[in-house]
Amino acid sequence: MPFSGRLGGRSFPVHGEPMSQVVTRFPPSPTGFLHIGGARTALFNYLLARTNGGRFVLRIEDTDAARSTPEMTQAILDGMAWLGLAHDDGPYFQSERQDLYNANVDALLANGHAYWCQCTPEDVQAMRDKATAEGRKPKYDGRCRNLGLGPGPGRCVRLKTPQDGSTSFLDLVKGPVSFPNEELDDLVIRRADGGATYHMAVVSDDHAMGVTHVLRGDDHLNNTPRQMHILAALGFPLPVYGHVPMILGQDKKKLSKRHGAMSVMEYEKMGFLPEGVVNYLARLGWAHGDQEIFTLDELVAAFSTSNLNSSAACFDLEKMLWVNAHHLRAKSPQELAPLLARFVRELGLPEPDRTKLEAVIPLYQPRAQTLVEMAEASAFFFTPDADLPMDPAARDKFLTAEAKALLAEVRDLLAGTADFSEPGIEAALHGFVEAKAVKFKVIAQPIRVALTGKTASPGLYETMAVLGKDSTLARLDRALA
RNA sequence: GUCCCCAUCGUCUAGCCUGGUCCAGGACAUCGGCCUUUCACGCCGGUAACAGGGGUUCAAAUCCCCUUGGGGACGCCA
Repeated sequence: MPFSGRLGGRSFPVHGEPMSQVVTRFPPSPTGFLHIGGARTALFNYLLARTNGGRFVLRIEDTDAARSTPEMTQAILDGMAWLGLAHDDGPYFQSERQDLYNANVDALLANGHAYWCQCTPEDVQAMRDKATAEGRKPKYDGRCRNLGLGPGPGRCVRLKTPQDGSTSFLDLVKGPVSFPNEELDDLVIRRADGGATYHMAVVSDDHAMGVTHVLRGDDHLNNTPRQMHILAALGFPLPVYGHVPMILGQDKKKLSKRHGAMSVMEYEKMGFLPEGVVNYLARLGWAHGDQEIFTLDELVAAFSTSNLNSSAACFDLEKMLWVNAHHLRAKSPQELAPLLARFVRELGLPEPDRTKLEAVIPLYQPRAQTLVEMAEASAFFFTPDADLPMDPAARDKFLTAEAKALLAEVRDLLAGTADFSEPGIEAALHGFVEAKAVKFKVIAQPIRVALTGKTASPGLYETMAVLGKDSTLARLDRALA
């Protein structure tokens, strides 16, 4: 029973007949970036296909020529690629498939399920306004439904929607859902300009592409009965529907640009790893017991629509940071090096040396949640000795006259240390504090401030070893000057 | 306004279908403590939730109803 849904924890079978192959799709409209919500929908569809050895189709819904742009299409493609959600089929462009949609509209006209309508958008708006004023639901009143009109300038085509009864389906995540048909009006399926509308295009494509599972945002729940009516009028089979709840901002309101409805690529700029974003998104609205950390492969192995949550979730940057930190630690320094290099460069520092990068990274894997943090915290490693910025407060507090006296001795000791490895440095420094009968604490912070310009850094031995003898000495000298 | 969906710690969630093992478990955040050369990591511990009201039942976070609250949809946008 690979497909089941849930309703308040109740599981139920969805569509008895076994599916030969699962086909899912992600159909973004290139009128905006790929944002968090879209990315999660894409991820769930990707997962649903992969988990079942199915096919994942990418379709660009660019039928709104006025608002769609090639730049946005590219941005969406980039976002998908960055997240690692590879599609098996497509991208298809709806703007290139109008013939298919229109053939279906013509079929509907021919079989009596659609009709020509001569009402102008203004007429319809007036009907809606009137209905609203009278406290009724704003709808097109169907006045052209039985006029037997033919094509003509300014005329659109509408679907003859059932006027009574109800339309029900078993939603993968919501369970049984039912709409009274009287709530629906005769929707436009072909605009006056001859172009098919959204519902017509979606339904035509889903059928043509063999889509078996339509997993989409909650906001499409109301669209489902409309699309089912078109499908029924066309005599096409119904896909399985699943509506995942929306992602809300921290304030429980629909995500806006302010709190996260920005492009997923913004998260790349913020130093997130795609693995971190994917992992966090998966856990927003879906759970697998108590497991928090997943790789994409683990998600594919564990994913099931029966674990999808039916209530909306708030986006929480703090938790995403924590998840990202895990993935940052899980990666090898070799993998991270080219990524970190970019952020170091963006700090205005010289091109970092690859070997040094790989030595620095392990020091910061437990200390950073993002690549930006990692770059900023480790910047002193990549800063030329002479340019090292010095925190004045740290200098005043730790580079006191007495500290400098000790520091000068440490400098000479280190200069004479042949083995500049971590253990070598540790041995030298330990010998020093024993001989001077001081606590290591006493020299630690002054050394740290001298080497890093700050009061916080990785361990001193590791820091010195990675910095190298020359830099270590140069920075000590600079602090003593 | 009408219709649809939703409701467990501040947040993400487990548990709900198959009522008792739940005076509700995990995670993020937060607050203590330990570790410690700083900062982190890590470890230990604490605070913190079944929206409210009615039912059903020996027993309800779990089933039913209502209320309240939240979200979504009502385009010749997608």
